[in-house]
Amino acid sequence: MRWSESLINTLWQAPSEAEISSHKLMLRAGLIKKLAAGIYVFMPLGLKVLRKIENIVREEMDNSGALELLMPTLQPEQLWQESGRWNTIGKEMIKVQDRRERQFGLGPTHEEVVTDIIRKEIKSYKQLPVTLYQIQTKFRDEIRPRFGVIRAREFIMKDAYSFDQDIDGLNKNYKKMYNAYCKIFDKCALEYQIVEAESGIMGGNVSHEFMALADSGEDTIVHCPSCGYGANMEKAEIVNNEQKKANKGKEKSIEKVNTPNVKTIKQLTEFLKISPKNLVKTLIYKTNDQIVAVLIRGDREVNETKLLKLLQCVGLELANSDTIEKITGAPVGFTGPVGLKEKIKIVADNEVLNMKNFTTGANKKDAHLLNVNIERDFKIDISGDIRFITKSDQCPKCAGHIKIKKGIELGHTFKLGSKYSESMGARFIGKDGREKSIIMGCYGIGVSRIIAAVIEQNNDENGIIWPKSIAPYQVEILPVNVNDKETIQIAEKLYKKFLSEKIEVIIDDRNERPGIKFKDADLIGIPIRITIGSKKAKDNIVEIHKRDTGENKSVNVDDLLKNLTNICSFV
RNA sequence: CGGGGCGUAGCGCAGCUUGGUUUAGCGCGCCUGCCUUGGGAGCAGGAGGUCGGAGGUUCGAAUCCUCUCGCCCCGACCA
Repeated sequence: MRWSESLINTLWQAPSEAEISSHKLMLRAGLIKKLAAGIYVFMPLGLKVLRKIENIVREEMDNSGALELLMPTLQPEQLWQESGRWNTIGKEMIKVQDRRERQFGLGPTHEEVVTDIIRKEIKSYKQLPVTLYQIQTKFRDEIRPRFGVIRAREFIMKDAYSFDQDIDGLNKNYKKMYNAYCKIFDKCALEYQIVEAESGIMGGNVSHEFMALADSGEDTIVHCPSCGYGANMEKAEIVNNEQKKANKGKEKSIEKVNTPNVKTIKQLTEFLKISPKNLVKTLIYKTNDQIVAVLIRGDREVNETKLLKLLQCVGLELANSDTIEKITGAPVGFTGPVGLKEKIKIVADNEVLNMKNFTTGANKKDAHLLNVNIERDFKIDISGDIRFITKSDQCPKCAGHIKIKKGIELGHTFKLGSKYSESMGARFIGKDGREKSIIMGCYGIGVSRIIAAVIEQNNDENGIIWPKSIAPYQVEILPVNVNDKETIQIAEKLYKKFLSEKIEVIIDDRNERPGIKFKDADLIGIPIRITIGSKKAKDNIVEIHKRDTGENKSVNVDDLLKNLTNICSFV
């Protein structure tokens, strides 16, 4: 490729909308252009990278025995009614109508379509197992698109679906995919961590997330260096024994104190000069069918995913102030478990069970209660692990010290079981002649997101540093002065040789000053740069520069031509 | 959706508070010519804007008011 014909337009300054380095660099290097919030054009240079990643994904999927197909983006409402997700998936799915006012969704994922295909195609156990995959555009109307292609509303995803006779088969296929995913992310030179995850709206019980480690990541993960345990924040369990020691001592008598205008935990701890650890906060939550009071230690945060699971309900939100006043008889900020005006279920975090003589709201304006105790003063209806893990908690597996890190979710795998096959009637006749539901797994990779994750992990103040495997070009030829005869002769000779050897090469043939060309080369981050300057060109010498290490080496052109495919060995 | 902020040339911004000397500016980029060629040079000339849009106030609106659209940040949400 000749730069002069490439439509690579770099920017000196990143557009102000970009916050994180990958987004800034993708815009500055001209890989993508924004069309609307969360909707991007892949420019030729960006598309080259995207295709490379797609090919890596495709190769590993094919190696694992999965079959590629292509499903439609436009999906009829009826299918989603069958699975029951037309309503539960909510506003995330972009819904459209055709001219006859029939409803369609733009596919955010393809369980429904693929299950429909399978229930029509698979009749017998002899056709199983089978795994299908596609690399395709997905639409999700994200509440808040962010960070360029990391959280986009239209993006490229690889989604795969496995179909088995039984759980054993699923486990085998799941392992295969898991291994393929590791290979894919290894090839992309990503540093990642695999964590246990919640399966959410997808269903099923076992689920793993593949997280690229990055400070700018939106997800938080827990990792134990001593035993290797990993989980995302929603999932990470808490082994609760920290407070047991503090639990000794007598129950003191309950006491009401005036706390005028003291509403927040912070104000309260300052006012009463107590630690938030001696405080129990009471949050009023609304589910689809009930209102509950949730008790948690003052310095902890409620993990709503865990709470949802414990309550076995759908829909969970903090009650508004009107509801709180109605339930507790006091304004927001003075809620407690003792003397609630209306009788509601009281849910407590495990940690609270071990607390004694703690402080709570009094359900009365400007008042709190000291020395509150469970059983004596109020009863708990349900308890469980409902808080977020913190770095001072122990590893749930080995009780070691855990680390908390930020990550970008690259891939997610699920053991779905029969959730979709049952609701949509995907069955097969087994060897025993009996009809059974097919056992499914599903596996997703955010293909376009990988680009951002790679850049996030591989850049410096000058630009992108592509790993060879996904670099848009392997080599950039940089003739310093295109008006110098010897320079351009050598540059063209090398360029043609690279082309004939099928090594991806770009030549910066623009009649620009050297500074501009060097800056642009650093920005777009091609792994190897061959600089041709007029002085050395006279001696038939060029300079090879590695973008990642910054190493330079002068090489004779003839030696280089003889050994092009080993170009890296020169440095 | 709740809270906050921003829309002025391809990108980054000033002007708005206090309406009129601004024919709407500046830096970068873009075009032409000269000059220059190892890290975003210099000189000279030039193109590019319905100041996000629609109403309104006014003799007069980028500037004030109302509505609207778009974008960004924080939060909640999320495979």
